[in-house]
Parts: sequence; C-alpha cells; structure tokens
Amino acid sequence: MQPRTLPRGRAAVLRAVTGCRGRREEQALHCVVCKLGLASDVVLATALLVRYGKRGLLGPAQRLFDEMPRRDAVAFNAMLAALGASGRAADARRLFDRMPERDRTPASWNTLLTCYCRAGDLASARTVFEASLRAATSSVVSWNAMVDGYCKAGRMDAARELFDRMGSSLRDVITYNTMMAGYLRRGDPAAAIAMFRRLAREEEQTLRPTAVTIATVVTACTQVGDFAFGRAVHLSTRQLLGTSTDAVLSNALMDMYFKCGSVDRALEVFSTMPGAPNLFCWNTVIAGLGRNGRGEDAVRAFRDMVQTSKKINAVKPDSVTFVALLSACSHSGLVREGRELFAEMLPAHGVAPGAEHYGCMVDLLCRAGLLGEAVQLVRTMPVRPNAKVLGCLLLHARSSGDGVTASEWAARRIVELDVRDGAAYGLSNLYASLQRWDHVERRRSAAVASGKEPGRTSYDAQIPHVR
DNA sequence: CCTCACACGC
Repeated sequence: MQPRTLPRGRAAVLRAVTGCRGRREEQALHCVVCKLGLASDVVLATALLVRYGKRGLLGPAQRLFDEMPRRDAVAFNAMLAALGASGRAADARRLFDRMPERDRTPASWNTLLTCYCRAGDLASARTVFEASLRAATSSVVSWNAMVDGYCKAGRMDAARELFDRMGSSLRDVITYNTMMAGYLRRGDPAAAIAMFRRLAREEEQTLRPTAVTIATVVTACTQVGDFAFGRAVHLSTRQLLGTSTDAVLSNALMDMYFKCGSVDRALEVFSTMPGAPNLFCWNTVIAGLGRNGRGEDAVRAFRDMVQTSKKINAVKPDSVTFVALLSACSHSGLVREGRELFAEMLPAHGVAPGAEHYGCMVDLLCRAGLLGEAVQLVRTMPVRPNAKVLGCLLLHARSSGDGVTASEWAARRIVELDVRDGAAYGLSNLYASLQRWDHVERRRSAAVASGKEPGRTSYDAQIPHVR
C-alpha cells in the first residue's frame, strides 16, 4: 500500500534513514515513520531493517520484517543479511528456503553465501556458490563474495585459485580490492602491492582503481615501509581516480605520513580532506602527533575534536581516542594534562577508563618518576590490573631507589595473574631476565602441569628494554 | 530499500 500523501516527505525520510548513523537517530526516525503512517511502506521498513541489522539488533529487524504487509525480494535479502550479521546462518538458510522467487534473485544466494562465510562455515558457503553457478544465478558478486570468504578465513591459496579461475573477463576492481585486503590481513603487504601493480598493468584498459584500492595499497606501503611508492601513489591519485579523495583514503594517507615522520604532509591531508573528519581521522591525527613527539598538538587536536563535534556532527571520542591521547601525553611528559584528561574521561566524555587507559597512566607516571602515585593508581583501579600494567610498574620500580616495596607488591600481583594469559606468561620471561628464578620456576611448572603453556608472545619483544 | 572491497591506539 503506497501512501497517498507526503510523497516528498517520504523521500526525505528515506534519505534520512539511509544517511543516518547512531542508534538514537534510527529509533527517532522509526518513530517518525510510524507517526506519519508510513510503517507499512515496504521500502522504508526495509531501510530501517537494514540499519537495525547492521547494528546487530535482530529483534527490531525481525519485527519490521514480520509486520510488512507484503515482502519483496529486497526485503528478504535485507533480512537474510541481518541474520548473517548476527551469525545466524542456520536461520538465514531457513528463511532462504522459504523465499518464493529465490531462483530469480541472485542477491539472495550471495547473501546466504556471505552468511555462511561469516559463521566460518566455508564448506556450506562453497556449496551455495557451486549451486548458484549451476542455477545460473551467479555473477561477479558471487565470485567476489566467495573470494572474500576465503580471504577472511586466511585461506589465500583458495582465494587465489578462484581469482585465477575468474579470468580477466570476469574480474572487476572489487575482486582486486578483496585480494589486496586479504594479503594485508594475512600480514603480506608485499603481495598486496604486487596485486595493485598487476591491476595497473594488466587491466589498464578495462578497470579503474577506486578510493578503496588506493587506501588499501597505501596501507600496504605503510606496513612494508615503502614510503616512496606510497607517496607516488598519493601524487597520482587524482589521475588514477578521476575524482578527489574520500575519508578512508585520507585516513590511510595520514597514517602513512605520520608513520614516516612527515607530520606536515599528514596535517595537509587532514586539512584538505573532503567533509568533516570522522572518528577514525581524529584518532589517527591524535595518535600520529603523539608518536611524533607532538603531545601538546595532540591535546590541542583533541580539544578541536570535542569543540567542532559540538557544532556540526557528533563525533564523540571513544576508547581508542583516549589511548592515543594518553600515550601522546606519556611520550611527551605531559603529566598534568594527562592526569586532567584521564580524570575527565567518564564525567565529560562518557568513556569508562579500561585496563589499557590505566596502562597509559601508569606508563605516564612511571616515566615522570612518580612511582608512588603509579602504585596508588593501580591499587585503587576498579579494573583488574593486567600484565602490561604490572610489568610497567615492575620495570620502573627496579630502577628507582624507593622501588623495593613497589616491586614486591607488583611481583605478588603478577603471580596472581592467570597463567593462560599470554602476556602474563610473557611476564615470567621478564622475571627470567631479572633473575627471579624462584618465581619463574613456580609459574612455569604450573603452566606446564595444566597443559596450558602458551607460546612466546609479543610481550617478549619488550624485554630488551629492561636494563 | 538488498548481495562483494578500505581506515585508528598499545
């Protein structure tokens, strides 16, 4: 049933639903839709369903779907995707089997395929893929979805096999983007760059890179440290893309420039990026300034973020923002600022300090020689101190004159840590370097006896800092 | 209105 009135209003509501972010906006728009008597509009209901589904709110999504007076293939697909996003592949399968026109809707097959991939059931995904090939409901999207499934499962060999089977006539730029992202995720940025070069070389006439392609290859350059090639890609972006950059690409470029020490170029990207910076961009800037020893500027950027957010669009600092910010204070020795920002986290910004934030503060206080205050903070913290926090304390306690009691205290807390925690196990290696053999023996035999001895961890890499 | 790709802190 199409509404007789408000056709323009309907279009405006639809645009608002597809463009909104944040759950409060969604709920408000849902109310507006109901109040305007548009709840039975399949298109609007589907748009709302998609929002809820992406947020993992399966209940409201299911209710919208159930209350639709009639359901088209798009509504079914949206519901399938919502189930998939919540890991409910079996429920998606049952809904798919109930679909009246599924043989003529390729998107449904692709959605089901993706549901299985997300649930980690690659075998079922492959079965759906092969069936869609036989049923002639497949398209390049089906191939890309299957390739992505293998990539996300870390099976790059299987992904590569499909990539080769596709041939240049079937592959599109998303196939390339998917493979590049897969290699990056597996920790092989060189292979991602090789893919990019192949795209540029072989598919020059037919395929154009997208902003995603450029963002991915720039990230790969950052990871291998090939800043020359990353810079070259940046300079030819306009020519490659034909359009200007987007927020994601700007973010990748800023990250690269910060990590190679080109603070000015990073800030230039920031100030010329299209639209208002989102949370990711602010976090990158704050972290980037911090890692380049520009703590004061990082704090200033944070203040800017909070100020501008009040006016235009609500970008609220999150947990990552404060890790970046407090680390920046720590690296630049900004004790007073760090303390103030830490104190205002929950009351002013609604972000509850977690173990990682306490870790930053302990680091900050220890570096400034305020060992007593650091111990006091760990003693009173509402979160269970983790191996990083205690390790930091122990590290600094040893080198300070009044650190004996702090050292003993931290040592006792460390012994209480869960041996199954990789970082906690790593701490026993730290003990080894400190000649605390008695503790090492006790902890190791406990770990081996319980059959839960983990492998070496990244924490080991921190040991050379101990002197 | 739906199905495939990308970005941040230790």
